Amino acid sequence: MVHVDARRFEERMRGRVVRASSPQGRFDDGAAALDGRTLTRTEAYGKNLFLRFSVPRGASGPRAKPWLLVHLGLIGGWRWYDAAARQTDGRRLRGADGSNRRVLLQAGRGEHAVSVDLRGAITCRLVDDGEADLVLSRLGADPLRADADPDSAYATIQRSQSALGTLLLRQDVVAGAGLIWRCEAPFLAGVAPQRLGRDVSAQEWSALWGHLAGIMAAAVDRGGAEVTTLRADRPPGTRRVRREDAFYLFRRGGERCRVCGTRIRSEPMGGRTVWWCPTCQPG
DNA sequence: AGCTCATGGCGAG
DNA sequence: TCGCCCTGAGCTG
Repeated sequence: MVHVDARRFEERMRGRVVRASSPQGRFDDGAAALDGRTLTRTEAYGKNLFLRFSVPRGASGPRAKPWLLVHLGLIGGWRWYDAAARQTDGRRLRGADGSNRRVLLQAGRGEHAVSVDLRGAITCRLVDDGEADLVLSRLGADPLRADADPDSAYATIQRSQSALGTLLLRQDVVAGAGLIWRCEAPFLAGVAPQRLGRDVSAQEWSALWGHLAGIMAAAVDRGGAEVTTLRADRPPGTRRVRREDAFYLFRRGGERCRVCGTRIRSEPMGGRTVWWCPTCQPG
């Protein structure tokens, strides 16, 4: 969850001088350009993480680029270490030298040290303000951001002949929603994912947006460790739900709907599976 | 040790 | 629409 990562960077590294290295050798130039600069700002937009670093006076080239832009893709992830945990965890690395680390960022020394590895990301690059704006301009409304504009997303949806389930995955419509949310939010709103965008009413969109924002925010509040929509009202810190109990629909094809008992159906939509309950989501 | 799949997205066809 | 990329976990033997 990118917003969880942003929060961690905000808490643990913002305002600190960062040492950057590229153990994997695939981000050598970027790491060299970042090394010694201060993390000044962290922003998450949809699935993109923007980390802003100070720009040294008179810098040019990559050292003049203020943003590190990261997209984790399907399998990428950040791994955090404090001063104590860092050594022990190192043994679990596939390469003894940490060869699967795209970039290693460290701040502080001794007991105040904090480190983080990036692995498997599909995007990890330095960008200037113009490039950052370009990326932002192609993103739709992010339900996790207070400055999001759900009306702009609805304007696109209302004009579209695509299925709602397809539209919800389009990052230029709703930024940050993935396969889980495009199933669970329509279920909670009682709208079938097959409904065409232009047939979704303003009231239905309002409900959908509210559910998206609610279940995604609940997942962030749980630190992303327990992505769940079911029982999203449970206070943080309570016992982790079993994976098979975590969702209303996601990956539960053929099982019974928790609300009405109807068999959950699934089908490919936009190249990926969508699940729905034909009773709770008629049409 | 080897296989498969995973909350994504891209480019080729 | 499909194949492919990135890495790790959870199986299988």
